Parts: sequence; C-alpha cells; structure tokens
Amino acid sequence: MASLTRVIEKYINNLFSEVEEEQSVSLRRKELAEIFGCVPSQINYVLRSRFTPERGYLVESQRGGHGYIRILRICYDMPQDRINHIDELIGDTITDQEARRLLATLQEREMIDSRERILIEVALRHAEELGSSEFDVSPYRRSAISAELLKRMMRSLALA
Amino acid sequence: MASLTRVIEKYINNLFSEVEEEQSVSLRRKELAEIFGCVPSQINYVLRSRFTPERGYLVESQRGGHGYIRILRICYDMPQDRINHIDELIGDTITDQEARRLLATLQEREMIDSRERILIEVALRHAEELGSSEFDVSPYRRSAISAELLKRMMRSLALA
DNA sequence: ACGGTATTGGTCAGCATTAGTCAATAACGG
DNA sequence: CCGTTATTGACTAATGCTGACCAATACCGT
Repeated sequence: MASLTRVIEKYINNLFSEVEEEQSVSLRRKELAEIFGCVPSQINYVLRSRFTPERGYLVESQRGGHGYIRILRICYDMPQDRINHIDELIGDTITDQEARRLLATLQEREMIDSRERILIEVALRHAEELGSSEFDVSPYRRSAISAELLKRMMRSLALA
Repeated sequence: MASLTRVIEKYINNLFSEVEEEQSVSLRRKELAEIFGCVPSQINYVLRSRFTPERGYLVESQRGGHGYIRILRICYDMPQDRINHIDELIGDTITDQEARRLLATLQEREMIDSRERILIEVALRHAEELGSSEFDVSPYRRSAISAELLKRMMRSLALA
C-alpha cells in the first residue's frame, strides 16, 4: 500500500547508501520512470517533495542529449554552518505545521532524539496556547514567537 | 457512560499493547471513523484531547492520496511516583533560581541529560523574557507560567 | 559553421484522494 | 443549572499522480 512516491524515494536512498562515501547520485529520468512504470514527471514530483534543501539535498540536472539528474547530499563540516542552515529554514515566522514537519525531519536525520523532540513540541505548544488563549496575540505574532523559540532551542542544542 | 471518545482511545491503546514493544501505530482516519460509525473529524478530537505531547505522544499525519495518521509513543522508565514527586517540588509557582537548581539536581540523578536540561532552560528563559519585557506580566504570574511549562515538559518525558 | 532533429528533462493545471479546521450543537457531570 | 466535554458536518488544505505542452542540449548531415 506504500505510495509510488515513497517507493521511488526509498530506491534513491538506497543508491546513496550503496556507495558508502558518495555524496551524490546520478539518474536518468526516463529510465527511472520506466522502472517504476510511471510518467517521467512523477520523478520530478519525488525530487520536488522529497529531496529538498529542507531535507538536506540539492538537485542538479541537464536537459537534451546525455541529460541527467544529479542529487547531492548537503554536508556541513562546521557546526556553525548547520546552525545557520536551520536558522534559515525556520526564518522569522513558522507555522505549527511547518515546525512539526521540521522536527520530524531533524529526528530522521538524528540531529535530535524523540525525547528532545517532544520537549520542543511541548514548549512550542505551550507558547501557542498562552499566546492565543491568554494574551490574545495575533496569529502572525505567535508564529514569530514560535520561530524565535524554536531557533533558540536548536541553537542551544547545536552548541551542546 | 462509555463515550465514543473513550472507546476510540482504548482501541488505539490496544493497538499499542498488541505488540508489546511497539512504539508507533498507523491509522487511516476514514477507516477508523467507519469502524466506529462516526464522522472522520471525531478521530481528530480523540487525538487532540488524548494523544498529546503532554501525555507522551506525538502524532504525525499526511493528507492526500495514501494519507495516514501515525501515533508515536515516547515510552520511558521514569517511575510515575517520581514524576509525581517532581510535580510537588515544582508546585504552582517556581522562581528562575529554583528551576535551575531543580534541573541541576535532575541531571545529577540522571533523569535528564545535559541537552534536555538546556532545552528546558531555554524554554523557561524564553517564557520569562516574553512575560516580562513583552507582555508585562506580574512576577507572580510569570512564576506560575514557568511552573506550568516545567511540569508539562517533565511530564512529557515521564508519561508512557 | 549552420540548422534541423532526436533526445532528454521541466512545468503546470487538473483530478482524485485523503486529512484538518472550526463553529454550532448536544450531551454530560457536578 | 452551568461549565466542560463530546459530536457533527460543511468547508478547507495538502498530497499523489498523470498528460499535454515547453525548453534545452547534443549530434549529424550538409
């Protein structure tokens, strides 16, 4: 019952893990589509929805004869770079939904564990609750407060 | 007597206990609603009111084709009586200083690690800051808010 | 060189499918 | 009787997938 998108995502992930040290893999869109019996644009959908910068990937491609698609895994050597990346992802405001998705991704990438994740979710939820029912803060302002709190928590972890 | 919400809650709990060590279960909202002969949004109510981070659960979901709802249980061996004790220690209000001292003690006793402690401290400090400089909350009230936040975070780590 | 053609990937709009939100209303419990 | 909790349904939002159409590049014949 797994969706085609997830199957293809997994297939690509396997390509990464096959070559231990490799930080990039190359594909041919049409070939891949034939393997999975779908239209080529399905591959674009997988890339657009799964191999995003938010999830730590970059995608390069070239059309025409000898065209290709190359997926690169983002890798930060310096902790500071990673903090900056997360800071940018969060931005000045963040919705509840975006925050939860980010935390799921961070846990997948093992940058936080489940206990840390739940602590962060409780803190965010508490802030939201207080802001909406107690102090009647505007939704925009609440999302700014959430972003600030989330960034502080992530920064503190990165330095720990 | 046996409200539908409680019945569904129990049903989901059984899914967890079926597989002793299972830490997550997957659902389809529509299916579940059909099983219990209710509208799908009833499921959301059950999740919102029963499977919260404060109670040690995280809920992930996805809409659209092949959508799902996944409930994760964060299960730990901190005894319930100990968490009750912590609840009492915190009480209805807590000062910044008392909180810090408590966290240090908890870390010494290895009930939380240094990263978890930092997360909690950052969340408390953020709440304090917001309360004092932004919303002009009275010191007493701030200490009550801190106590509530601290208790929620500690409970989320302890409840199965 | 030039230009046509084959080859390769990109975009977008639309349909089907699934879950979320919200506010009104009902039911419950003290 | 009142406040809290539970339930419903209409409306909204997100996701997966396809197919028609667009864009870029290499190769080959002249």
